[in-house]
Amino acid sequence: MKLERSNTSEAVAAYVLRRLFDGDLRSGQRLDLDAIAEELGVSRVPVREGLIQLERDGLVERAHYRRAFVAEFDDATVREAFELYGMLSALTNRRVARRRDPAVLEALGKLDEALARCDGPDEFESLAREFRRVVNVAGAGNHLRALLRTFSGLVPVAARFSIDDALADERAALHAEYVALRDGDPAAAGAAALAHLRLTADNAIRALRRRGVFPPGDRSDTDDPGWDDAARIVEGSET
Amino acid sequence: MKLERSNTSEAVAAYVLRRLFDGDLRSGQRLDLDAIAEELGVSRVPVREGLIQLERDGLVERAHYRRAFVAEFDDATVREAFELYGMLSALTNRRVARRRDPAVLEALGKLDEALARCDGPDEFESLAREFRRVVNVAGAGNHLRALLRTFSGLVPVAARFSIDDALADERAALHAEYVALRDGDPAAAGAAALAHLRLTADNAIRALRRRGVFPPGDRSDTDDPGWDDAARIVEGSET
DNA sequence: AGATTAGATTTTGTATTCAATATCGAAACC
DNA sequence: GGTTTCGATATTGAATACAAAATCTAATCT
Repeated sequence: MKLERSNTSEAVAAYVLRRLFDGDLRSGQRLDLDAIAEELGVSRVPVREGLIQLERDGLVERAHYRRAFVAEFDDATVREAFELYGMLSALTNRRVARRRDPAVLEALGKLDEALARCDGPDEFESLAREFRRVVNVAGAGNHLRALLRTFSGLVPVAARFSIDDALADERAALHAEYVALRDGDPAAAGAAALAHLRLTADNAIRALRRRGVFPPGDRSDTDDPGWDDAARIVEGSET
Repeated sequence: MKLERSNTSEAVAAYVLRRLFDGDLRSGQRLDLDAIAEELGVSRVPVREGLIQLERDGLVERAHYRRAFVAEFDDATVREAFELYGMLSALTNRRVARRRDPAVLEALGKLDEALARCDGPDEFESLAREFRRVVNVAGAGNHLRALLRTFSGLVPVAARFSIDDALADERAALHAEYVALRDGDPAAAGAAALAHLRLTADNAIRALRRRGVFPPGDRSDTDDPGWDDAARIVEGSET
């Protein structure tokens, strides 16, 4: 197994995550430290640290001197992740829209333009991530950034499925976010983030079902009350 | 230095956090791995892993092959942490209130009773943490629990200051949460969580200022728009 | 004098080794 | 026959040792 040789522990986390999305690893399955270490040709220390990261991301269960297991990973779990990520993104969007920082808006404008022109999922994904990064740096403090980082493994990987399946919808949703931010409308910017992530979640979960990643009996509906809770962020009048 | 000998890395994280709240460590200050390791009489591996955890919590800045530093830590940062924690707690409260699980409500009822009777900050703190734990287990999925865990270091330590300073207010705020949960009123339960954490944040920040933990010029006001953003979760009609 | 770069030093990351704990299986007991 | 306890095995956690990278210092050049 070839391996990115900087930040081994993150590479390990990415590797395990990929196998999760490939359907190789199922909920409750045990994670053999030594096996992973050997598969990747690294020591056990970075493997452990990678699993610690995944534990913090809610994807792995660990206990002192006990084996590590894959945490619950079904469509409801993925949906919850996107609900939370959408809620937090709505927060950052609100702040950025309220601040109206010209430098930030100009940077976002350039990205929006590039996103409109760009072709191909690779380029789109790269630009979209940069867009979100700029917004987060501008609108999130240390702790909010830390929370968002919790999803830095899962969300991009899942979002890629949505990009591959529905590039046009993704483009429109992201553009809507930009417009709201440019107009300095916090409520609209928050709502746009939530709508975008909800779209992404639906597409991603559909794709993952097709791939057989989720256990068969799993079929939680697309309109669970979690989204309504999250929507409270963007409802109500201006602050 | 004496040290709890299970989960060394967590003990390290707790130790660094304590020194942060004691004012020994300031923003931007470098964290010497070897020094900490020697102070605690442990190796460098668990120290590094402890700092990795604090990095994930937004309290430490780290980069590949670069020294570790204390992240920004001022009253605005602490307030943001409580805003986010309050928002997430509001989410769990909403869910628990909607579910109306009799077993959960009974457990919470017992805790509420004990909280009404109990005397002394130690006992109150213990019961209050248990109360929150029960709610989180009942109302949060893997990812929401992971996000809440992000604050498992900072929030309890800071909250303790509020308990010491204003036990009566804390008791009232927590009881209000219980009442809303028992009545199955999601909106009220969410609002109560937010109000509670806002109270806690104000008290804690006041105490930390007294202790001289924050840099001197630091004086962000108590009514920043972040709370309003968070409040959007709990406003609006029932789902 | 100030900037630049090459070497020495420090510091971090990873591998290896050793210790601590849990898991698994078989024998003993009820 | 089923359950419990004790020992062997497996597996994780931490300490030590080694390698890789950055920082610091000082000498060199402009």
